[in-house]
Amino acid sequence: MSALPELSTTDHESRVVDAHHQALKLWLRLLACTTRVEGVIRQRLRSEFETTLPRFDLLAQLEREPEGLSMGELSQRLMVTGGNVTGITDQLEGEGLVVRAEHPGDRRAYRVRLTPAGRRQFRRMAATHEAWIVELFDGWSAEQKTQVQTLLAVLKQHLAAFEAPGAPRRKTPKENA
Amino acid sequence: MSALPELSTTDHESRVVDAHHQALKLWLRLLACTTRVEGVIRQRLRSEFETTLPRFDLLAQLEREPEGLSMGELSQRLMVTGGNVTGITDQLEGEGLVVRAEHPGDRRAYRVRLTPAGRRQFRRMAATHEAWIVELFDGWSAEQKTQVQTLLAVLKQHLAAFEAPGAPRRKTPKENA
DNA sequence: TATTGTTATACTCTATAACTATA
DNA sequence: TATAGTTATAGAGTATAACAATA
Repeated sequence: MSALPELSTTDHESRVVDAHHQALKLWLRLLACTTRVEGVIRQRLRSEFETTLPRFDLLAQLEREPEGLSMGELSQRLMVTGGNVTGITDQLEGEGLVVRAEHPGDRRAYRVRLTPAGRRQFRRMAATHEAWIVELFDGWSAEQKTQVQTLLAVLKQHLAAFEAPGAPRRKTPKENA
Repeated sequence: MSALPELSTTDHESRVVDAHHQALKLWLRLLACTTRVEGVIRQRLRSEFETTLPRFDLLAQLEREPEGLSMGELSQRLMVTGGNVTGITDQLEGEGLVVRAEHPGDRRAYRVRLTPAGRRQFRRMAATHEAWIVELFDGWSAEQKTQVQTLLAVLKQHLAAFEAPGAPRRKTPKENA
């Protein structure tokens, strides 16, 4: 807080402790806000659309790719392992929202795509979802949102150095040796 | 972005759409940062201390209350339902980190407290945990942290109006009627 | 009758590893 | 031998509801 030069070891230490507490309190507040927003979204997705966040996220990925995505690509983008993608895709396919189309040139793989019904359904959900987000972040002015967006970009950059925890990176042959 | 007055309905609408996208993008970035941090913490708690976030959080609540807390109070503070608190407390008690002491004046309830071993163990974990947080948020300067802290306070206030999703609030008798 | 805490059950989300069918 | 995807299994983490003991 102060710009005074260090006067003693004790001052230095107390400043370090303060800096630690600053980071910790910041994290706790950040976590509280995020989980609150996430909880509201989960709850509403369930009660209004009988769906879940991972299912919504999978549809969102497909909506941006008219050509479809392979299971592996979905796994990477959703940051979850392959088995999970299989399960979610099974559900969505059972409801007629997505299809596993054949992959040109690789008969092991699919191109998972939205069906027309899936696209309609997703667009309806996405519009509502966006309105919820607007409502939840209405506590900030446009300027404040821009400010946070910029600050988060900096943090995201910093965090990229840390191993992604849920990352589904498969072991390379060399690592297996 | 511009301060010009509205010129047409189309301009107004495009501005609304932009505002929506601004909120959505902000949320996605916020979520990405938070889940990344949380993932790193979970992973490290497991590999370094063989524990989990809910267990850590329960100990953290007790550390601040030398008198101990009842199961119901823990349930409220951790924002989870009673059954979960029972399970976590069972584990921690089995490891000798907490005890269920009797509650003066209410033989249905307990006062869950840290044991001396639990306190030692928690303090060791908490110090390391704090260092991790400092490391993860090192992408921001002290000034930026302060800025975010202030902004989050505003948001938290706004979010308080929304029903807490995981809240364990029991139904009142009237609601059961 | 209401409340504290426990038990039993179930569901979502996730990871790991063995498996199959192609490549 | 390597890769795409599936299956089976396990384990967090959570909620709900029926229950026992006490208030």
